[in-house]
Amino acid sequence: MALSHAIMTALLEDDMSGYELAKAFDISLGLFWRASHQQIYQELHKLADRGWLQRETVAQAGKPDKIVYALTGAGRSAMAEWVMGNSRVQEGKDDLFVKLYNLAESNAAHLAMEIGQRREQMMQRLYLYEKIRRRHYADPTALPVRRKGVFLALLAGIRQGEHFLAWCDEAQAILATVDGKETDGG
Amino acid sequence: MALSHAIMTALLEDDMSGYELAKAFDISLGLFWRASHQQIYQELHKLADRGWLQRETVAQAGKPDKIVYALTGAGRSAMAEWVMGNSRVQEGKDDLFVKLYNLAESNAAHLAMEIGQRREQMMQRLYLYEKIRRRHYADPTALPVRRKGVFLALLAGIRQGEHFLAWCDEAQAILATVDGKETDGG
DNA sequence: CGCCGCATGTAATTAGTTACATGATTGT
DNA sequence: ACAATCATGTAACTAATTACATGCGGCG
Repeated sequence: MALSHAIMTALLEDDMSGYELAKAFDISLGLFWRASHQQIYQELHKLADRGWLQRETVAQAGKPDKIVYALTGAGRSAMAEWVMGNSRVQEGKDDLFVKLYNLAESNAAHLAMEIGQRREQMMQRLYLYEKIRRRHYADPTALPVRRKGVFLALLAGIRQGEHFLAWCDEAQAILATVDGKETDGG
Repeated sequence: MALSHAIMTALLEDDMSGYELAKAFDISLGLFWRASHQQIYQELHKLADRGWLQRETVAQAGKPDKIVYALTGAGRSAMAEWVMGNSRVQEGKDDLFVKLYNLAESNAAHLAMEIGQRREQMMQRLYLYEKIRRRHYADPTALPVRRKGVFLALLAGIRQGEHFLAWCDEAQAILATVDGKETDGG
């Protein structure tokens, strides 16, 4: 498993608390690896026990204390080793594609609607991606090495999103020809 | 969860045994939903208990008996209802993108190699997709309704694959500029 | 004889989700 | 008083992976 490695990756540059990690996952790495706060907290305990992370309690004014985690030397070595190993892919699972195998006149309109929703979600995500890209990765050749990797991941997300939008349009066009009922006031 | 629905989808047109389902998942629906035989067998038991599937033992010459599953009326209704509900997406998880966040001179060559492997895998997959497309979906407008849905799913797979190949090329080009050691015998 | 393909399963473990629990501060 | 944000956790459950188990028939 590699939630542990995703967490440690997020801690490469900034030390963070579990709460902050959960937030970071929602916008940055979380685009490629989704994790709930419950999972993160439990993983943090394991990683601290294994000696890959160090915990430090930080008092805050007007807010509860937080427990900030930092990579240890052992943690960094473990990461370096992990990068050199074989990658694992966990293919996504999407009801929508399975549903398409069940296409019929009775559900074509519904599926077109769901695809429309997905399109909308993807548009918003792409908007965020592009904002990040323009702000931090406008000139990829000028980036420090590690940042080039982050850029490549971002680029994969953007490309995939763009392809998905195009597919949504195609799919909706075809579904429109299938739809059983016509709604143009005839 | 929807492994159950993926299984029932696979049984829409053909009755199958667990073994056959596992094989079918590897080439057709499995492109969008991966499942091991263990999972499939257990799910089949649950679905039969729920009355959505019917089991029938079929004796075979020179082979062990097999248990063939068929959708019941209740199963078909459950499917029709499920299609009309909200879809769930389980985003994929890929070590490779997390690893890219760890890019350094010391691992650039390794990452480029891993991307090359992925490219090769995707090429083979696309070859299969295209073969299926040419054989069964050459003229999408002429397809029966349900098949149009399957075509759309296939199209999403093809498009995604093509985008991925292009990304691999871009990524390898950028990684080549990062790689610490030069190997051209200089 | 050993390995492969067919065919079905159980058990143990790990990963992930959902629900629940606590408690402080700030804003309405 | 009530909700929202910050902050951390436990418990129960579902899903998925890995490993193990069985047994027949055909091939080399």
